[in-house]
Amino acid sequence: MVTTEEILAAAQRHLNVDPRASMAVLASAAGVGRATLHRHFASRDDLLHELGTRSLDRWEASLDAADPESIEGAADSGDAARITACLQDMLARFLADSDDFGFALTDSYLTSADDLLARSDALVDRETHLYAAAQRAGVLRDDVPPRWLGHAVYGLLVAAREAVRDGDVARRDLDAMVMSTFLDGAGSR
Amino acid sequence: MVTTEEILAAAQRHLNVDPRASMAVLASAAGVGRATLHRHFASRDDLLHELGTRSLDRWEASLDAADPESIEGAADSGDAARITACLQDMLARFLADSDDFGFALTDSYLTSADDLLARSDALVDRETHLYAAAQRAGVLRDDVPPRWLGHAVYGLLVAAREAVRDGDVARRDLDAMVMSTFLDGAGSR
DNA sequence: CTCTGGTGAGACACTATTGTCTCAGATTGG
DNA sequence: CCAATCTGAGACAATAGTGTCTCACCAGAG
Repeated sequence: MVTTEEILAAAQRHLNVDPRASMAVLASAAGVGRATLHRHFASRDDLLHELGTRSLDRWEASLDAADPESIEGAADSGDAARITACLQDMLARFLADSDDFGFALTDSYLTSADDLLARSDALVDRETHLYAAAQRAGVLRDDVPPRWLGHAVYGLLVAAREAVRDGDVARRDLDAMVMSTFLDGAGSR
Repeated sequence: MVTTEEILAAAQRHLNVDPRASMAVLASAAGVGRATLHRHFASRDDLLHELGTRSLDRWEASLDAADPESIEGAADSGDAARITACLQDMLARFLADSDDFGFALTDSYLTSADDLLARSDALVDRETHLYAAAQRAGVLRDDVPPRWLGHAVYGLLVAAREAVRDGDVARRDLDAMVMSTFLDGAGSR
């Protein structure tokens, strides 16, 4: 008996390779008949909605782990090292998340469901507050809007995903490389 | 009479909003009947292939404009300022390109045609050589593979596109912001 | 005016996908 | 063994998109 979780895992894995996979493909990827897949998820939207929810869960958990309150606190106390470590940790989590839900980065099914979109917007806001706090603490440059920093992180996640997929960067080097590119840029110093 | 160029321009504009627009939608976007669109482009693949070719043309032209020979020369002479200016110019061109062909950044129709893919690979190689030269000249950090720098630039282009679309960054500020984020990163110094 | 070329509208066949349904077979627990 | 349950296969209708074709129509050239 194949559980719903196993089906979700298989779908997740397969959508990372082919984001437009049909229900028939996802069913056989899960080693299950198409009818059975429909017994677990009435429609393709249902399946995608569940995966979208879980990817947002992961994102939210990563933001929680970044412990924004401690960032706010550290922003006042000016504990730059702590905030930097916090950012590093968050980025590493984001990278781990995109290992599993990378297809959600570029595919646009998130924008199809209003509730997911609203939740996503709320998370963007939270993340933006975090960057703004890091700016106030002097850890991130404050001559750019905090939202731009969010976009930059997102772009680097997309870049990281492709770099690993193309075999240009080893997964084990990724965290440090992305973090250092984000903080220090690509220029030599 | 609507010319092929006008149809391509309309399709380009519209695909930037909805990358999966159907032939019927693209036809009416061009103010033309579906049959007429098929008279210009026998199939949807034909249309996308033409747009893909043109986006690669733009990319190639931007690489040409970056004048890699002068970079190679400057790499030997160690003229860092010249190389930096060259990178700045190239990045500005890339950003202008993605104004027009941004949908080609994330949509995966490029990978459907072997010839476009091969050409794209060749351009990636050229660009990588350029980053490698900039590394040798001491302009870009050399503790990361040059291909990672290419991915990072790509990611920043995606980020820039979204940032402008979301209204988080004004288009006129974009070039400087992307360049400075790429070279100096997001950390304060 | 008339002819010609190109055009839009629409019909048509074809394909792919989705979601529903039925049914026969397998599995499992009693 | 038997019954309840779940499953895969496949049929089915519905939808959406593609590519082809016909045909009436219109504007511009002669």
